Amino acid sequence: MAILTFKLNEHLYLRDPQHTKLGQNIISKSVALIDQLGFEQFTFKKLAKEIDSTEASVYRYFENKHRLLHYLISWYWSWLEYKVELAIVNLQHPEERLKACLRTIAEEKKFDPSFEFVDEEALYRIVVDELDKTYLTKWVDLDNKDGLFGSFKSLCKKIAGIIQEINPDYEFPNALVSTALLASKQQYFFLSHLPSLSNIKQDKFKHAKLYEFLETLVFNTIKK
Amino acid sequence: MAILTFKLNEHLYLRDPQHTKLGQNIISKSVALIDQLGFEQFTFKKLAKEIDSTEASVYRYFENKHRLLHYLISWYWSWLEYKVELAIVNLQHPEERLKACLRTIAEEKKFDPSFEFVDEEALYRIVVDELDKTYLTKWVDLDNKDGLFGSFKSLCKKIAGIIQEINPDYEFPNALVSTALLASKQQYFFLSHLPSLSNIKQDKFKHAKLYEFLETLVFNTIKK
DNA sequence: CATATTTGAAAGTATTACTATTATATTTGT
DNA sequence: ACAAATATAATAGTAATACTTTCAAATATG
Repeated sequence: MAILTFKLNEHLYLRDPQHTKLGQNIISKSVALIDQLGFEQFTFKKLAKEIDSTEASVYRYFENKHRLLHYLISWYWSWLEYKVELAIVNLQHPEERLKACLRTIAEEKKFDPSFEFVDEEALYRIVVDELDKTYLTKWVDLDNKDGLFGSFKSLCKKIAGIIQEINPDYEFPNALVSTALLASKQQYFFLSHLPSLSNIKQDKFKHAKLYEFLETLVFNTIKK
Repeated sequence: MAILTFKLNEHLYLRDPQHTKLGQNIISKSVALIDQLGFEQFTFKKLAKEIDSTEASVYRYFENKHRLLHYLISWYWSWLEYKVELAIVNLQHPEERLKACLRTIAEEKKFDPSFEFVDEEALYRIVVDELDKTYLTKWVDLDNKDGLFGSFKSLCKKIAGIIQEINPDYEFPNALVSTALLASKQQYFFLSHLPSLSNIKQDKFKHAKLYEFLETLVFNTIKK
């Protein structure tokens, strides 16, 4: 069986966590803890306790908890891009490819056994709840210079490219894709916490409905 | 001259800041300080120093800085709804009214002398940078029960109503409006910090371009 | 003018986000 | 197999934050 890992921007960490047992522990337990406590309540001290290590040891892998969040979320976007690539392979028409992208974005995220120490279901909840905290900070511009948003940009660019194939005259492909990606997680958040801001119900059809919403939004918007 | 004030949900504050000199000072200086420092770096201690008062006094008006942020942002949505109401008065066709809404959302926010102690330009920057921090917390559901999101919901509902007039068959009016409102501030953020996620340039046409993006997005999406 | 209420001043607490130091494991090269 | 290099654990310490408490002084209100 092929072993898959993503090459993530090296500014995300001090020591690559994928290469050591402790590092892998940091990743998998921090996903569980942030999911459980929320990012604000999550601390390196609590994490260290969980993995039977110390705060100082965690700090040797990540500069601070903010960079760790960046790392996890970058990992998520890389994973999603990989899933998108699988979904569009062999599809001829750009319309088909775009639909496959939106389906991948909207679909339920299930545990992927290709990546042992990452629980994708928990990670998706983290993305929904905490993504915006990676860029709504006073360090955005510095973080951007360090390339920390590379994974997200790469995914956006890929999908925006398909939109341009469908309608080269549409003026806002990147704005539309970033809006659709963020809207998908926002609506997912709203349907459980602020349902009056959505029209998608909390039931077994939510992923299908979210896809419908996205498809109409994107395809109608770019129609010539 | 008529004096305008907004009736904001009373769970937002402990003591109504609009009624006292100290309260008004808290509002106007916190807008300036949050704009300057960002919400994370803003503290009641720093605020107290600025207004020549004490931390304890500020705590008598607001339970914590999070509720103060809620207060400011609720004020903003109430103000925007008021501006939207002015903009659509006397317009017959729902299409015209919807366009007027989107124009109000996208347009440059300028200081409004009707409200002496609120700097709307600074407050808009706060909304762009900090809005999401009002709901991406572990207290969303409690805050929602307290009605803290009432102002935002009210604005959404109003615009969603117009959409339903235009196309009663469109299934996601609330989702579309919340998406468009959040997209407008996200794109505004991206164009200065992560320009590759937008297609709107940082120039004097940015508000017009943002409007164009929103108009296409909303009108195409709901087209029958 | 007496009373209630609001504010100011000062100090105190638990937690957080780190940093530093030193000792002990563990890995690695030869 | 062993010395040297490196990683980790244990412990302690710091400045800042997000509050709370107490009490006295000022101000407003009936």
